[in-house]
Amino acid sequence: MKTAEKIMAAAERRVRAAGYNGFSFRDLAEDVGIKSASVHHHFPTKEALVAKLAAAYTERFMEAVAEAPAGAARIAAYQRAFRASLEADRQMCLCGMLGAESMGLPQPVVLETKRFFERTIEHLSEGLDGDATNARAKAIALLARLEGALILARALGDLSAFDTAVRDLEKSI
Amino acid sequence: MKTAEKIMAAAERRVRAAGYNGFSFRDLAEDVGIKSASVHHHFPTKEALVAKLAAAYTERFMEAVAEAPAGAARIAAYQRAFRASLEADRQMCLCGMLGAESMGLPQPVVLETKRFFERTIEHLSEGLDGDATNARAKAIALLARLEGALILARALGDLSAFDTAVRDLEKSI
DNA sequence: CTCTCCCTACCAGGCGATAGATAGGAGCGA
DNA sequence: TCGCTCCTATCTATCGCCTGGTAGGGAGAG
Repeated sequence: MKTAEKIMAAAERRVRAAGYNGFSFRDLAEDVGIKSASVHHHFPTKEALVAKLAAAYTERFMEAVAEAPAGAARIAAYQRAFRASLEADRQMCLCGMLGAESMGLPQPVVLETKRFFERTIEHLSEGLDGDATNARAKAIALLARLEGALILARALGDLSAFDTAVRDLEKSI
Repeated sequence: MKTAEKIMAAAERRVRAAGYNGFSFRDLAEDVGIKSASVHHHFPTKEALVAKLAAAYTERFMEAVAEAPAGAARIAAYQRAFRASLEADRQMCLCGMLGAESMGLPQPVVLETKRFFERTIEHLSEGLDGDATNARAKAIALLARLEGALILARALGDLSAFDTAVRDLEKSI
């Protein structure tokens, strides 16, 4: 794995654990095994790094759910994608974390975060019944519940709370 | 208003906007109009301040929903309480924010955050139909959707997304 | 005389970011 | 093939600023 990729992976893990202000370039350097000046060589500024991180996360997320057929299967695919966050070290959704913090973040990061939700809302609503407006509303409600489920599971320190929070997710719309 | 209360109010606003690591004692001092050493006089450490903040928030929140009768009215009371966050300067629920960040927070803060969700889950589930286990599951799902709705509204920069996300909240259980 | 509250003046350490040096290759002309 | 240049990645060393937190003093109130 290239150094830049290692830095991205370390940064993603740290943002998802503790947020934008919860890590430093020195933390990343230590994770990767280089010095902080070398991290700046690959990513000049923190805001550029995290904005890139959010964009890459969005691409990866969309790929993970792209092939899910319309209907309940697509909802299930989203549920699985969110649950995977928890399984890997009790992490938040990257953009859920950034969305919560968004009022204290640099604009490029806010913009990428917004794009994540716009894209997921659009893709998820395409797989739902009803007219476009109604399907969009359902998609927003589903995503809200999934993001919130991650928060509750983390706050309660109980991963099963995620499953409880999204029980019968596909029937709730 | 006493100085200590002003500090608490300023801290709450800042945590809800940008999270635990998104503000400093000097920020609070400037908000209140004193020096940072004076903030330390009232609240010796940051973790103690935020832990107290979370406890006070929980009390205030519980009071706001305490009188709601069981059934749909109680769900509506929770919805109103969460919506009030957004109306006041697009803020997160304090404990939703702390819950998201919880993996990077000092233990006393994590503990108070957990208590908020335990208490709201218990109180909300008391007002729902079904046996205790089922009512608890419903309460967790409702709170998840409310917390997530705040995140989406902030990330999208569109307050109406909150209302969309919680549309027919009482019918969804 | 003491207690409360706020002040000035600090401290050690962490922050994002920069400057400049060094080592190792890759490409290329003679 | 030798020697030169350029590029990339990393280093050491440092910058100015901010961080949470502390020490000690002064002013006013009971």
